[in-house]
Amino acid sequence: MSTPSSAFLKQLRKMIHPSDPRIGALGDVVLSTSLIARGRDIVPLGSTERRVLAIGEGIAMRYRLLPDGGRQIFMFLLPGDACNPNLFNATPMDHAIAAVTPVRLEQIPHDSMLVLLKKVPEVNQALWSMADQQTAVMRDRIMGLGRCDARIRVALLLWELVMRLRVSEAQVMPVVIPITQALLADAVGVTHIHFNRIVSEFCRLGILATQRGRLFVTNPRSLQVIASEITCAA
Amino acid sequence: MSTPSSAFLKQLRKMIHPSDPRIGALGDVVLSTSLIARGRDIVPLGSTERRVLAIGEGIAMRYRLLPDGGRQIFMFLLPGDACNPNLFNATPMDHAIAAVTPVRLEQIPHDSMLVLLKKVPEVNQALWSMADQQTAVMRDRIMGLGRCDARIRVALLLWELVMRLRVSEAQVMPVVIPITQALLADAVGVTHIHFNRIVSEFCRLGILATQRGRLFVTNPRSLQVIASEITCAA
DNA sequence: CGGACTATTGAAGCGTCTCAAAGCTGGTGG
DNA sequence: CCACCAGCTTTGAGACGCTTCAATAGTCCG
Repeated sequence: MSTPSSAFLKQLRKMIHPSDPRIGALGDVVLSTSLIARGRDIVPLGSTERRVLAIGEGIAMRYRLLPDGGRQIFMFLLPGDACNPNLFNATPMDHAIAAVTPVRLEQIPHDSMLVLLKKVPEVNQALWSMADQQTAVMRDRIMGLGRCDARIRVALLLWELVMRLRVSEAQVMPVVIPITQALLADAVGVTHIHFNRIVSEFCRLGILATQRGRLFVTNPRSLQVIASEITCAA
Repeated sequence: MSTPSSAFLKQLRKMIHPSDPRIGALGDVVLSTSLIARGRDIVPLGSTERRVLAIGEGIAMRYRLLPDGGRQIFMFLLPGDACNPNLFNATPMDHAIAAVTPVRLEQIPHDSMLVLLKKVPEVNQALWSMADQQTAVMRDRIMGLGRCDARIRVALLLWELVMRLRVSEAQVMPVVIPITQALLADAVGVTHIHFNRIVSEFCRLGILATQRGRLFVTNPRSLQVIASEITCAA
C-alpha cells in the first residue's frame, strides 16, 4: 500500500484514478519536508525552483506586494496543493508564496518527478488537473472582484475555503479558518476594517464566530445562500 | 520549412526552442479551421472538447454570465492563444468562450496532438508555458481588480492588450483595439458608462482616440505611466 | 429609412475608503 | 509569574469613487 503520508502524493493519487496499479510507483519518489514558520516566504518573488513544492500541512498564500505597501492575495493554498505544478517552468516567479500558518512543506526534486513521469504518464495529466483547479479558483476570484459587492465577496471566499478545507482535512462542523481577518481582506480586495464590519454582521446572523487569528464557520449553509445571491450560473 | 500559417503552431514553435530540428514534426499535425461570427460562442459553457481550439485570427473572450444579467470577462484571447491547452481535461467548462470580433478558429484533434506529443515531448512543455502565460494574465487582472481604482485598471488592461497585440500582430503605432467599450468595461469590472468617462479623459490627454467599436491607442507610453502609478513590483 | 447597437452626458445615492483611536489577546522577557 | 508590547480586532465619522437611472446622440446595417 505504501500509504503516502504526503498530502501532495495523496492528491496526485486521487487525480490519477481510484485504483490504478501503477500508483505504487508514487512511493518511489524522493520526498523531503521542512517546516516554515508563519509569515515566512516559501517561494520568494523572482525565484526559479528546481523542485516541486507542495503544502503538506497548514495554509499558504500566493500574493504580490504593491509599491504603496498594499498586498493582493491571489489564492490560499491548502494541504495537498502544489506551489508550482509546472515541472518545466524556467521563468522566475512573478509573485511570491508565504506561510499563513506554520507550514510543513513537501519537496520533490524535478529529476525525481520526471522519472516518475516516464514510468506513469498519467502523472502529467494529474499535474494538469491540479493546475486547472487552481486557475478555476482564480476565475472565481475575478468573478467576485469584478461583479459582486464586498458582502458577497466575503461569503464567496469563506464558502470556497470551507469547501476546500472539507476535502483536505476532514473537518467537523464548526469549520475553523485559521487566517487573520487582515489577510482574508487582502484576498477579497477590501480594507481589513471594512472586512471586519462584514464579519461582525455575519456573527450577528449566527453564521460566524470569531477568535483572535481565526474564524469559525458555524453555519456554512447560509454562507452559501448569501454567496449565491449574485453568484454565477456555473 | 513548412511555414505553418497557423498562429497556434507558430506560438508553439516559438515556445519550444528557436531552432529545434524536430520542429518540422509540427507540420504533420491535423489542423482544420472554421470561421466564427462576432458574438457567437466558440466554446459553450459546460462543454468538453476533444480538440485543441486556438485563435487563428481575431479576438475572443473567456467570460461568464451572472443571473442578474451581468457578465464578467476573465481575459481576452488573441491570435495564437489556445482556448484549452490542457489536452487531458475531461471536466466540463465552468465558463464560456465567445468571439469578440470575427474569429478564424484553428482545431487540432487531441489524437493528433498526442501523436505529436510522443514524437516531440517538448510540446507538452510548450503547452504548459501557454497555460502559465494565461494564468499570469489572470493574476494581473486580480491584482488590478482588488487593489486599483477604475482609472488605473483601465490603463492596465489597455496596456496589457497593446503589449500582447504587438507580438501577435506586428502593429504599427496607433495600435487598434477592436473591442467595444462595453466589453472592455466588463473585463475591468466597471459600468460601461463609467468606463466611457475614463476613456473620454484619456482622449483629452491624447492617449486614446475612439471610433465606433474600436479604440486607438495613440500614446502607449503614457498609458504605462498611468498603469504603473500603483502597479505591482514584478 | 428604420431599427439596433454603441457612445455620451447629467444628477442623485450609496458602498467603501480613509483617518483616527481605542480595546483585546497572546506571547515574551524580566 | 507578572508586565508589557506587538499584532489583531473593533468602532465612529467624513469624503469620494462608482453605480444607477434617465435620456440623447451618433453610426452602421438591412
